Amino acid sequence: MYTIKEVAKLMDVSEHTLRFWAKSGLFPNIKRNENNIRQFSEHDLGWVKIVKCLRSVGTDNKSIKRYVDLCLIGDSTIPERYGIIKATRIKALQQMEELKKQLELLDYKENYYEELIKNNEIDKYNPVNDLQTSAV
Amino acid sequence: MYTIKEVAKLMDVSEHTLRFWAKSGLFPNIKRNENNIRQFSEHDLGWVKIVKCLRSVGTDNKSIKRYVDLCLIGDSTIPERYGIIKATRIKALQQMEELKKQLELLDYKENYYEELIKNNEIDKYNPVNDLQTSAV
DNA sequence: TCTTGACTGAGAGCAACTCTCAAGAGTTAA
DNA sequence: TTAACTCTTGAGAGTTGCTCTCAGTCAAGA
Repeated sequence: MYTIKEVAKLMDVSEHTLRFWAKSGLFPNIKRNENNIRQFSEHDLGWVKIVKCLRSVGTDNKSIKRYVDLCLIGDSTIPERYGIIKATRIKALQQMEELKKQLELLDYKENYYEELIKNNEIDKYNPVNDLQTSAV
Repeated sequence: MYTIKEVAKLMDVSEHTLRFWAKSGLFPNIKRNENNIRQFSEHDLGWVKIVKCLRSVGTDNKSIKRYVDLCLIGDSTIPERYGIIKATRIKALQQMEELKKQLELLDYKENYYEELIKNNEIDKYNPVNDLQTSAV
């Protein structure tokens, strides 16, 4: 059993966010102890994991709630759940492509600045510069 | 020269968002025609591209504004700009790793549901089921 | 006993959109 | 030439998903 603080640390999600998710019904039936303190089980960590996964791909909380509710209904909802996961996976792949593209731009910019800085350093310390020529 | 609508289409960013970014000072000096209509140049598209890039990696608008302002100041800010881009690239690489991890979970779930559905289909159409045995 | 350190829910605050709307200008159709 | 239609504009309201603050409860330790 884990407290909300431990779960926050383990799953790298803030306590605030966990409470917000809990309040939004994204974790079904988290147990409380006699002092009303949430006690996350290993099984509950699985819920945190899937919610975090769906969120990180941009699924909105309402859709996550829908998925969770489907899970609770039972086997009859397997086809719909399968569809959700499949669509989410495709979305994740698209995000991967997009991220690759953005990384290319960042690589380009980084190289560009490196060149600028390198040339500037050469200018600074090269005595040729003292001659004030316009040579390249 | 492009209208905001054309830029929205070209860069896959909503007109609303482009106006919001413009109002936030994320594009320097967009020209207007005699009717006060924004006219994005090819050069302006470059700004849209880098702003979109930084946003997509989760940079907040204030930091993007800072980067843009540094660019406008001139060469003296190259080291700081270089640092920003380098840090952003590292952040993007981390996001890539995170996304890969989440994709693994989605792959696992998708396979899991596929198995469930396949078995269910077999159950449905396999006459053995008519015997109502408890055999695996 | 007093303090320290969780944990709680309620609710305010915030970032970044997202949407609605009225106003104004150009374009086309009757 | 007047009406209808389209596009753009800024202002501002609304939404989502946190994020933070705060007052209150409880248990354990000095």
